[in-house]
Amino acid sequence: MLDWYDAHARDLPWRVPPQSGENADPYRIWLSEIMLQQTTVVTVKAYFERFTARWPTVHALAAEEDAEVMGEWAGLGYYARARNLLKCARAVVAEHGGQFPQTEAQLLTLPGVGPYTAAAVASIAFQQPAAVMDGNIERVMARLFAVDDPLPGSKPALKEHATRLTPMARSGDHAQALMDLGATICTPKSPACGICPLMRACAARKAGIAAELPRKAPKKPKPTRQGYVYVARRADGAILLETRAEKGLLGGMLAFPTSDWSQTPTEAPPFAADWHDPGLEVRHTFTHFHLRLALRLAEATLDTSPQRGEFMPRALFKPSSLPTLMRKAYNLSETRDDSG
DNA sequence: AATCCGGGGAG
DNA sequence: CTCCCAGGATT
Repeated sequence: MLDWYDAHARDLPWRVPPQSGENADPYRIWLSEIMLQQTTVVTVKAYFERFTARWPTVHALAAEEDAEVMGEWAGLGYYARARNLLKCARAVVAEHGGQFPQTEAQLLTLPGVGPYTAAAVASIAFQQPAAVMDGNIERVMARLFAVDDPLPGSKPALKEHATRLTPMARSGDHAQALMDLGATICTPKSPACGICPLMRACAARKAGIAAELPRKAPKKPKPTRQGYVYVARRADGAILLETRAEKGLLGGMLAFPTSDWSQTPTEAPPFAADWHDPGLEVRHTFTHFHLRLALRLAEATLDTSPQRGEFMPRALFKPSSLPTLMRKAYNLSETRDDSG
């Protein structure tokens, strides 16, 4: 596995080439691993470049305003990660003297750092012999050992296999090799078994069932919720926005006011006005439900005082700092700004 | 153990 | 459109 990695390791912005003699920067490893939770490498790259250009060290990140970090994270999803990212950076500065702790157990105590991230940082940044488990490695183990039981029940067995295979030396490179393998060869669909370095050892390939593994428990259908989203513009171009509550969906993110989201939502405009119905709808799918928000538009005057949110001056408003659902609403409101 | 958290790409 | 992918916190 390590020989294959030395020859085929992907060139990634947070990665130090194998055998280069350089040490990985724990801050960059940690940041990349948080971003890579439930998120693909291709999506993470641009965000990682922007974050590290703007905040090169954990000290710089820890000292930043919440709204700035949340805005930079916008579009990446799972916004609890961004909230915990800041909490973690501040904990590292305040409680660890600005140095990331080096053991799996210590890393596990940090906000937003779970079993995957703790093992990844410990092994990749600190050369500790930790067994990393992510979706890619689960898939590789399921095939290598032909584990036929469905996820998530088979997780403990897969973890045991991965632990046994983890070497004492270069465990970080070993983990990155398995993740690269899962991303490029041992893929979810149509795995390229013919060029796989584990071809001869793979039990699933011998049984001809590689593409069928890992088996998964059936997923439950997503319900549809509905509601209203309110986009208000003032004569001077300012736009009405609010910061959502810390907990819950899109927590801590900039957003347009909305009604509740349910089967039978009730209108809940942020201020009394002649709200116009342009007959447009924002559609978005979250992890566990579909959402349809009917667009409502209004012109505000300079003395309008909304019950929710604040008018943000046009010069300060960046659509890129909105989560995707709200960016869809903004784009929709822009498509018909010519007439009423 | 089950549920809550986005978003993007493939088909 | 409908899948499919991919960790951590909370309860």
